[in-house]
Amino acid sequence: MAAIFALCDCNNFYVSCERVFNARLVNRPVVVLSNNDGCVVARSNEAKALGIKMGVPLFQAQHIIDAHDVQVLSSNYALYSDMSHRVMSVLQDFTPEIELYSIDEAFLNLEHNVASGSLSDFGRKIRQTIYQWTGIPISIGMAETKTLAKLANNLAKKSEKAKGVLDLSCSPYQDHALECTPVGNLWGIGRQYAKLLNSHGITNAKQFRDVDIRWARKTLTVVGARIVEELRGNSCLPLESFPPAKKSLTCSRSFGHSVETLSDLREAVATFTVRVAERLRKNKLVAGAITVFVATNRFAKDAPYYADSATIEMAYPTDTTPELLERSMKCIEKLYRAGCKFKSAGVLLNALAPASPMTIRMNNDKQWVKSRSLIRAVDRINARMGRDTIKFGIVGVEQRWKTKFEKRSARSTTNWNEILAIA
DNA sequence: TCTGGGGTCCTAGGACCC
DNA sequence: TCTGGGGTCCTAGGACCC
Repeated sequence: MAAIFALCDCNNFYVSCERVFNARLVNRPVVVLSNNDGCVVARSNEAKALGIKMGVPLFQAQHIIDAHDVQVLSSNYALYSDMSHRVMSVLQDFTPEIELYSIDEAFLNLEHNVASGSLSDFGRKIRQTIYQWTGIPISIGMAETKTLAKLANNLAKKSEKAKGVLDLSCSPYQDHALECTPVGNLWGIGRQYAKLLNSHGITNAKQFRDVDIRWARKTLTVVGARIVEELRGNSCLPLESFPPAKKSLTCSRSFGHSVETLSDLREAVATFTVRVAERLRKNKLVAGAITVFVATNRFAKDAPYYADSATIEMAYPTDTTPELLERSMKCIEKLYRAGCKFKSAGVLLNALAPASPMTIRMNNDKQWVKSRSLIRAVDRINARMGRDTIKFGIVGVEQRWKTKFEKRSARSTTNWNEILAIA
């Protein structure tokens, strides 16, 4: 028997997380903003119904928000990632054959769990359990391939009848489901591909499924050909239970205010370097190259757009913050331009490798051994006493560049001082 | 005034080698 | 007149995802 994929997707995830801890948000239009309170990245169904589009800049949606008293929140990633862990761990109780695909989605293989025919019932049980144990509503789509499961999930969300669970495997309704799905809604078909397909008269998923596979390959590369195969029920994308090794790590931010001095820019880039280095060590990796990038506001009309990057390859891969800081500070000296109003910057680590003894330099390098054990001690203290209990002077105190989060809710599940209190 | 962040994969084309 | 050819590696750019 072949795999049966189930895609479990949390509904309006960030909004749903906020609602668990704030009943006033229930049954009202709610949006959650991106970093820097820039764009709308999550919407409740009520907000969607008002016509607020995904990814729209806040100021462009402001008139709708004012007119309908839409509740607006900054992102609270500490809360969302903790709620994500809770949802995923409940899912893992149902089957070990699970791929954690994103913060709010997981693929399951139910081939060994259920006799087909009772798949929907099993799905409902999962859905009900998740809701009861975490407060998060989810939708589940099932089918023979990941692409079809995604499609089923979309329909499960929209259909009144499905009540959040739709099994399209061996279903006589598959043709109809594909016909109802605009080709641009398919997993892997974005704006450009949709435009291209539309220009060839292909507007729905069924038409795309039935194209000549060689044409798909030629026009949309192997990516397109794979989607066609998946729509035909031939699985090309296996369940990935073990996350593949990371190839790069980035920490970047846009600034709350534009930055014009080298010293402010250095503080920002130093901060990003410290953060990304922490994640590097957490992943037990070392980096062989570091890239720093900066940019001015690309929307500004009164000043030219400037964006550039600088890379340093290291003779010895490293995971210690001081060594990475030394390089990123060199890069930023090169990139800085007086008179530019910088709006964003970032640090990217590349050429990652496992931090095994073989790759971490000779153990007889005394200086290296010492600095590694020092930074590990710092990590342990910060893990126990709170982030930045010990920090590097170079990151500064004022941090005038700081990203905005003006409407952030409490970190109700990860910080004792912000735990929900019932008055 | 105000426009996110963190990733991956694929291909074309140039450099280089024999 | 006729100006090799095939392989590999690297990178930039473009597409996609959530």
